[in-house]
Amino acid sequence: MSDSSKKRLRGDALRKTVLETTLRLFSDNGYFNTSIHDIRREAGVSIGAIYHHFRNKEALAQCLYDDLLQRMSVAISEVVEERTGCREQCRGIIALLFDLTVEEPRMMQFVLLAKHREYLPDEPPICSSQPFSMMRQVLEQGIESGEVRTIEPWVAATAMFGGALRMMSLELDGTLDRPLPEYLEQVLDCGWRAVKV
Amino acid sequence: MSDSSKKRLRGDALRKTVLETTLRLFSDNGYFNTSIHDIRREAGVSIGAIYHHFRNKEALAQCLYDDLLQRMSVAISEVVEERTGCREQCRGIIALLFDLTVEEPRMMQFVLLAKHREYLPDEPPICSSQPFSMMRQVLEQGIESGEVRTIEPWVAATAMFGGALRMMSLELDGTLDRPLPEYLEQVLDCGWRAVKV
DNA sequence: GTCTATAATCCGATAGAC
DNA sequence: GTCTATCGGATTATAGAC
Repeated sequence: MSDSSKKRLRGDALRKTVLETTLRLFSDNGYFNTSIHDIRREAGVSIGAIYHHFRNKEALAQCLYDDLLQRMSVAISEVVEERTGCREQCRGIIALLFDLTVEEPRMMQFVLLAKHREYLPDEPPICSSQPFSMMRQVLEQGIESGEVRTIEPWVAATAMFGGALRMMSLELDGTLDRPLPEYLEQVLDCGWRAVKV
Repeated sequence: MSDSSKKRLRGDALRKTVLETTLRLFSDNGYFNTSIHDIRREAGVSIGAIYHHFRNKEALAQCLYDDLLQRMSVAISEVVEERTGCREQCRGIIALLFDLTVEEPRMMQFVLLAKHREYLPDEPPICSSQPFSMMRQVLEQGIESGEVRTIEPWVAATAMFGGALRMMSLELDGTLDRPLPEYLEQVLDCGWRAVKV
């Protein structure tokens, strides 16, 4: 990222580099352990350039958060729309989450595990964000269609995806000894047994 | 807590008050949004008294964390030891966790949901702490005794408790409309279906 | 053991040149 | 649009009186 060989960045390219560097630093070290000067140094740009593109540090975090949440929303809704049946939709979502956790761990760390409300005071809890809302809807439709037992939607959603989310945390903590996607079938099977009729 | 009517605290009582105030502030506002001056003001003591009892801010957080983790460990091991059978032990653990979430939300917020590694760099991930280790052991014994299917212990533990932990997060975020303990039977039932033979 | 006052440092944000 | 230099303020931690 901070290759000294790169020529000076400008405009949108600079803005993109700043966002990528910020994700890396926020994800690895946390929001409060990352100063604007750290971002400046790692991104190879100036303080002034950062403040030209982002009102302040909080706005930078907000922008990053919105971007990533939007990307996750799109990815999940694609997976849901191209499949039919609650079980297959759940499988697609968990497979996507597991793949993203391996391929873009920092994105998952920042979006799913960070405590945003500590530095984005007006942000609603992550459970009310669109990705989580879609997961819940999948379960609700499963209940309507008779694939899933008639239980509280919140309970159904947490039972189906709670284990998968914990496994993602374990992967990001470096606790698992095998690659996360290898656990997919077992995790999905457990979740489905929990909610199926 | 910061009753102006209270007489001046000294020694262990002061130390205890500082820890209680710190838990409240760290839990409500986060470690980095809480200054030593905030603690001083809210606890009704002086900066000097705080630094007399704790080497620095990080040591204060470490002390609080160790205390609470120890309390949780004791509570969980008591529940496990006074019950027999994997299912009953799991029920006891989840019931305890749900009760604690309602009665001591700040403790649960700080112990289970905070990102300690951002300010306690040498702390291992929460999943390797004693409470989580005991939960895993309960599932492993269930596999040995034939009550639980033969699956990866990590998968079994996350399947059994992952939903409960997500429900606790929802409660702490104020998302649930009914008291958390009312969901106990449904959550336990889902977890058990996920792992039983 | 507790207090007040202050030192030393760091950070977010701004000003103004180019 | 990007840069450098710097300001004002907040924070952690210490010094030294009581």
